Parts: sequence; C-alpha cells; structure tokens
Amino acid sequence: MVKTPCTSSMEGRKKGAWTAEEDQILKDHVRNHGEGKWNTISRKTDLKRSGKSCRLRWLNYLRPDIKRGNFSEDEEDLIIRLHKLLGNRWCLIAGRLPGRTDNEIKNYWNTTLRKKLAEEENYSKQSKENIILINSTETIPSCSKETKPATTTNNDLQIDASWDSVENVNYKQQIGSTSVFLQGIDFTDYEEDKFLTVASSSDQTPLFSDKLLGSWLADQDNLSFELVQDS
DNA sequence: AAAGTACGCAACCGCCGTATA
DNA sequence: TTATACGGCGGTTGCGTACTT
Repeated sequence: MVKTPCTSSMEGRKKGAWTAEEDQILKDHVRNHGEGKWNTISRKTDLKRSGKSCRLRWLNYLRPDIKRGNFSEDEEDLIIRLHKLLGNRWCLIAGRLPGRTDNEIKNYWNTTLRKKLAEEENYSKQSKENIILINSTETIPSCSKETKPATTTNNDLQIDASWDSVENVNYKQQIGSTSVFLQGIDFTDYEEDKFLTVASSSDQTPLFSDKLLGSWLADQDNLSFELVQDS
C-alpha cells in the first residue's frame, strides 16, 4: 500500500510515504554511521525528513532483522498473554517477539486481536472459577474491595485485565514477603523493594511496577517459550 | 460497474524522560 | 536551576485496498 507523498510547508520538511530513494539514503546512512543521532541525518544527507521520521522508518520498516508476514498462532497467543500481563506496553511486548516491531504489534492488536478477544469474551464468561488461590497463609481480601495503595506512582504498571478475566492465576501471599504467580510466572525471587505494589486497584486490576517487570523480563529469556508451552 | 463502507497499516502527533549546556 | 534538544513511546490519523451493496 503506497501513500501519496506530500510536502509539509514547515521548513521544507517532507512528510507522508517514503520513496525507495529515501529508503536507500537512510539505509546507506545507517550502514555507514550506525543507528542514533537521527536529527543529524537530514543535515548530513539529502533527506528532508525529521529525525523522528527517520528513526521510525528505520525501526519499523528498514531494519534488516524485521520479520514480515502474518503472525503465527504462537505469536498471537504470546501477544495475548503478554498484553494481559503488561497492558499496552507495546515496546516491552515487542521485545519478547524477535523481528516484530511495537508498531506492528500495536496495529495487529487494535485491528485484529481486540475484536477477536471481545467476541470470545462474549461467547464465554466462565473465567471467574479459574482463579485459584493456593497456599494462603492469611486471608486475601476480596479483590473487588481492594484500593490502590498510597505507595503507587504513575509509573506503576496497571495490568490490563480485571481479575475476572485473568485465567489460571495463582495468587500466593506469605507472611514477611509477597509472592505472586501470575500466568505461571514466579516473582518470588525478586527483592521486596522491587514490588512497588502487589495489590489490586479500585477497578479490580492488579498493579506492578515497571521496574519490576522490566528487570524481570530482561532476566527471563525463556519467557516466550514458557508462555507458549503453557498454552 | 459504480458507490459506499470497512479494514489494515504506515506514518504522524503529542507527551514525557533524559542528557547537555 | 533552568532551558533546550533529542529520543522513545503510545495514541491516533488518514490513505489505499478489499469487500459489500
């Protein structure tokens, strides 16, 4: 699909679809100078593109390791599971799918998966029984009554799934430390200070910090494999 | 065959965090 | 400490294509 190129009046910057010539200029520049310093590209080459536009074009289209074509069932399943865990953190999700870009995953989610999941949700509303509480050493209050803790910040990750819609959740709470098994993922070994919050918010969603999930994901190279195996 | 509508996706926009002067 | 530039991210737009009427 090719968009008609158009020219912005702002500083002669070009906008719209990229041409093959522009792609070649950008590829040559990155090959010779590496990624980064995107704003210098328009000064050092004939490209009349903003640095942002160059960066986006490279990351989403020109990068050599980009995987093209339809998403496989495994990839689709992984996206769904990661989205339950991470919400709209497309860059984090893309980090677990080699060759896929955040933009591609975001588009796929918005155009295909969201609809598909909505249809499935309408079809079956039985997940409530799938919440399994194990090894509780104290009573876990009703999730629906929990409120967002005072320690929470705007950087907290709010998992984009209500307790009612999360499947196969094992929630374990221990005296002295907090352990959470979510979607088969064990957070037990993580230092307690990394658990900014382990609770549910007023809208019935559990909260985790970006720091926790970012470091955890970085450590768990086999996450994709495990999640796929899980399905 | 033509017009209208829905869909997919590349690209843009605005915001935010970080680095630097 | 403040201002500015830049990079990164998620949300949104708009164009081309496919499908429907």
